Amino acid sequence: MDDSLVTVETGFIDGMGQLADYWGYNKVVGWIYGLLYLQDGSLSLESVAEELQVSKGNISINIREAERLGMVKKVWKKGDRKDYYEAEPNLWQVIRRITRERQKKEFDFAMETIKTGLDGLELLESNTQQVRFARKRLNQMSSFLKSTNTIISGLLSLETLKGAAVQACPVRSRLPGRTSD
Amino acid sequence: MDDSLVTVETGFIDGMGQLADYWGYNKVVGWIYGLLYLQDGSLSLESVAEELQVSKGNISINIREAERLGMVKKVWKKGDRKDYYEAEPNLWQVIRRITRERQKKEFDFAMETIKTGLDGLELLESNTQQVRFARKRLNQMSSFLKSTNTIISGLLSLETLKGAAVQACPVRSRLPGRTSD
DNA sequence: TAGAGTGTTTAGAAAGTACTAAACATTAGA
DNA sequence: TCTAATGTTTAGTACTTTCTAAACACTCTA
Repeated sequence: MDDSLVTVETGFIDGMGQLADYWGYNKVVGWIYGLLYLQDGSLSLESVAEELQVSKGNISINIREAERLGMVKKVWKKGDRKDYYEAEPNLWQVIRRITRERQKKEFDFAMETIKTGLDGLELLESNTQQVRFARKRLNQMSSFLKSTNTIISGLLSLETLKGAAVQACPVRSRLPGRTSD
Repeated sequence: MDDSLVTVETGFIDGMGQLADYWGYNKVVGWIYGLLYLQDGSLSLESVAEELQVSKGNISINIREAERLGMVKKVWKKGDRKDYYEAEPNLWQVIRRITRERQKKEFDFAMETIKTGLDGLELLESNTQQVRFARKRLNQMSSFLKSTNTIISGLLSLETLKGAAVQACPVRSRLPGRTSD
């Protein structure tokens, strides 16, 4: 194996680790993806551990997470008991799945929080300025969340990014007969 | 102060903490925003610390972060030496600023990583299948990042979410004469 | 210029997270 | 059924982050 190629790969793998960390995942998830993304074919769990110089147990846990996130998939070779993994090469699929999961979790959680709050406010016998203000704010947040959720779901429903001319949308919205939400 | 209102507020504040944590920020940043978002007016740093039952030092650090993120702003009262803070009520402004910062950081970093990689590959005298494959993958990721960056920048350039009919875009992309990127 | 009021910084404790080595479980084949 | 190959789980350690209390710095006014 060419030494300089390894240097390049290492830099890239490291970068993927940084991004994973930035998104709140374990850096090893990023390393695994980076390593496999550059691989024309699959690698066994053990090779991944060796290449990344990380314990087998650590890879076992993080490769499962990567699989769960749709970043890698398991493949088998006939007559070989090892598990092999390869990267999902379609980056839009990867981002889409991760973002979808996050979006759903966060949106549902936030809406639940707001609903609980509004219900609590309804039950109060007092109707002070304070209470009315809180109600107003919760309603504002609720409708904001609904709008963003619609937009993000729309984006995430695209099969590919081709033609997703989001930049054009604001223009479209200013056309006669289509001016507001 | 109504006890039940406090209960409702506490639930909401807690929820904001969870969301902040989920986005990779300190939960106290979320608490501060939640508290101020429900406040019709401003609160001093010290009141914030008391309400949230968190040390003054902790609030000092996290309220500065919230300010940096555009979630709260400092206001002053004549003849009062305290700093007062109020929440930015426009949620789109908040999200936009936070997302913009993250997007820029991540995009620049990823592009830099890829560029370094491609430059490194250029310098190799060998031109094996491995090297060609790595080059191909780095180029794929590069163009993917450019596309997403365009889309996200487009979204973030909107002053308001009104009319951002992103859901309509895929339809638009299937119109005759506008079928591919 | 002493003292009170206010926000910031810091040292160290506490809490939380991630990692490894080793034990464990499962399967396949001898 | 024994052994080797493989992946998973776990106990304990190391590392990282977060938090508080206290020291500090600044500013205003008496």
